[in-house]
Amino acid sequence: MKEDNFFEKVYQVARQIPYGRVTSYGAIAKYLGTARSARMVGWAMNGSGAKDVPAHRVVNRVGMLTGKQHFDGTNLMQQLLENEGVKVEDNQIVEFQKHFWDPAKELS
DNA sequence: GAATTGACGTTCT
DNA sequence: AAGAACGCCAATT
Repeated sequence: MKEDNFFEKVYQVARQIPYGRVTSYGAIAKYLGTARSARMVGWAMNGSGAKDVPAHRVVNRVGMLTGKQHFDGTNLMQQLLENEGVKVEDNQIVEFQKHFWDPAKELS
């Protein structure tokens, strides 16, 4: 049980993201105490495909679907978000702050 | 083995 | 205030 790796932590938090909610890499990184390592969060998501991590709920601080390119399709990520009630326009989440889900706050 | 890139964000100028 | 540079750590080339 030593999977306290940064990657595992990211997966844990990402899985706890509620339905119709979204979060940013920096938020997770900050929650883990490594706000500056936000890149690692994205890199960790690389293995999200092998995990049950809804990476489509994770976007950058602006709410832009920067990682949509890594999904199977090009509009898959956007489709998933819209399917949850999150409106997306121009690869950017509408009212991102409204759908924003901060683990440090919600999870405390 | 070394250099570069990468789902980002912060900090300095 | 706006823009540019840096830092993080791992993986890929």
